[in-house]
Amino acid sequence: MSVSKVLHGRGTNVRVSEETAAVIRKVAADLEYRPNVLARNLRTRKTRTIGVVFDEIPQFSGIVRYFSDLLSGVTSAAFANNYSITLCNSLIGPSSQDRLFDGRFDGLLWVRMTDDNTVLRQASQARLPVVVFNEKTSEDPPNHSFVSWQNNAAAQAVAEHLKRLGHSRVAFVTGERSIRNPEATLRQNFFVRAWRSYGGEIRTEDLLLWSETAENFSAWWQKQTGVTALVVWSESLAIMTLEQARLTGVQVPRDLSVVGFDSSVQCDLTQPKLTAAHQPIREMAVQATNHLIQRIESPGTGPQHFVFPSVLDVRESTARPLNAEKSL
Amino acid sequence: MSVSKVLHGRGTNVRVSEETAAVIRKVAADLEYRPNVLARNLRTRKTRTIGVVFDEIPQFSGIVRYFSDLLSGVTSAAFANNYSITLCNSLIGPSSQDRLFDGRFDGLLWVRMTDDNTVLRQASQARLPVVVFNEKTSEDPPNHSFVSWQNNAAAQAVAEHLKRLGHSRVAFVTGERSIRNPEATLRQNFFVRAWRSYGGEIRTEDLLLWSETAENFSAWWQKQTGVTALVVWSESLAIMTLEQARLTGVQVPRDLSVVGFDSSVQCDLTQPKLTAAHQPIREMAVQATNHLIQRIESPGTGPQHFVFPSVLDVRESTARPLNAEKSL
DNA sequence: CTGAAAGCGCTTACAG
DNA sequence: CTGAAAGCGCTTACAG
Repeated sequence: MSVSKVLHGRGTNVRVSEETAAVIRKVAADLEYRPNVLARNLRTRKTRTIGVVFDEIPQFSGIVRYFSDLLSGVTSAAFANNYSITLCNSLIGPSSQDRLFDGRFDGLLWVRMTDDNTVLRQASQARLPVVVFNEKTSEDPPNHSFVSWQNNAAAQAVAEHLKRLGHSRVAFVTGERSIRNPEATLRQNFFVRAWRSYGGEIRTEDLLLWSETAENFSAWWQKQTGVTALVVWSESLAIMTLEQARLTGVQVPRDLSVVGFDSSVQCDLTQPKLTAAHQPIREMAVQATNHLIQRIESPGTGPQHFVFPSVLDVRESTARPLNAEKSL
Repeated sequence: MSVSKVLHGRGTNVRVSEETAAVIRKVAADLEYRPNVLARNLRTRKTRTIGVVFDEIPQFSGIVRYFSDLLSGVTSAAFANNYSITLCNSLIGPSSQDRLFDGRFDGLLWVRMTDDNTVLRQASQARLPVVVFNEKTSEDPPNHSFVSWQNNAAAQAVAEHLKRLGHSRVAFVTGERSIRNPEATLRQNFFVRAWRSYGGEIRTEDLLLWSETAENFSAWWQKQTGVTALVVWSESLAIMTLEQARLTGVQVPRDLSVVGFDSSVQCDLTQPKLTAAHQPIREMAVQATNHLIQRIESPGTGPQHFVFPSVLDVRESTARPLNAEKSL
């Protein structure tokens, strides 16, 4: 009926007299009438809801800050456009995958942390716009959008920084729980390539895989010789590494330099402050969300790939190695 | 039709032959049939979705850890029961308040951070079960459940700890952005009472209100005399205070003791490690969510008030004051 | 310009 | 035991 038209002000052409409209509005207010959103959604086939899919909801404190920055960006962009955000876990039971495609979402924001992209492929068959928050790999379906970061440039900046300081042999640390995150692999590969291109040395035995608490540090330090800098794949693991170094009595950066990725305000609270490559996660999340909304509302909009710039924040955890030769 | 019955296994009484059922299932699988959840929700008047309402989505890093622990608990409890979680902001525009009550949620989990409870009262008129994550105050509507924490016992433990160490005059710090959080006020009041009951001194001028970065520390330190310990209302503000103390050249705990609330793993990463009262946020969130689901599914269940115990984690940021008299 | 009617896709009470 | 039909509460195309 025309009640609908009045209440939602679809009055491009006035179809009810102003008096009638006023009456309708008054009655609606008196009854505290609220349109049922379920009925509307069913009718319009839209929900104004975005599913944010995590491969894992952070249980360990490491990715908490990443997760929060991301969510902060997503929610503010979504709310500004009157969209709601529903949190999903891609791994809960087989039926729950269907729950991603049963009409409840207008689009998905996929926070990828593993290389298993079976569900992601399902998503590309459902006609749902998807934005993936991760690097695009060759095995990803073509109709998704991607928001990523200059991992290569960041790895090069780290390599150059260490080389300038006079380091010659370094190690790269990945977290056990991140081993299947394409971004972790990429960073390692990019860094190794960059480091060697600068004439640096990195041995296979120095590609380390540590638990998320970095408790392996002490044992590693006992038996290692010749490595003067540690490049750690993420900020959180780097922070844990600093802590373990302190417990072990290793002075950073005098005895060992440490660099991380994903630099954030947390890096200013460690001691020494952590040198790290900065990833603007919140801005990336805002961009991803806005782009997703655009794809939802203008179905013509094709998939896109956004790559955000990296900046190396040099703080206190890197220095010349003890027996440094002349730098480059 | 009976397709519905077959697919959802509502087969208490067999209403279709097994063969027919098999055919139905096969066809459904072939067509990749997925029941539309919007239609089902409309029909059943249930959404299996919980709205998690924040007065503010954390933009400043302070409450990020709190927020993440909470969300981790909420999501795991909700997912385990096949519920979805939608994030909401209570403050976005007037219309968005209606969006909380327009049928999209089966229940609300209200993370309160302010004493403005107008929307909370609205919620009590809508017939929606609500669980509030905060202290219950006398002005709160009676039909909500509450999940809170022994703020009083925690305040007393902090007071006793400081008194035992030999402190006699202390200050209490609240964050500017938390001034309207009932929990912040309560902690201050409880602490002041406990401290005085132990014979300690706390002056009105020593009830401090600092920005969330604790940058006020330095100015305060210049002109203050006689305060030997700082009780900080939250963990995050306490961590910032430690950092500012370090920048100012104040040695904690030699020159000044610092205690916080909401102790978490973060307290082990500061230097010195932060003494703080522990609040089991994740467990509280799990409890709150399970209780909410119970109220949703058994409408007879009345509102309840859960109070979680507090434990004081004594770490390194508290010590005897320099000119300590004999302790109690 | 307006109002009555169709239909979104389910579930379930009901008639056969 | 089964199938056809009503109805959840909206929005919008359509007839008057």
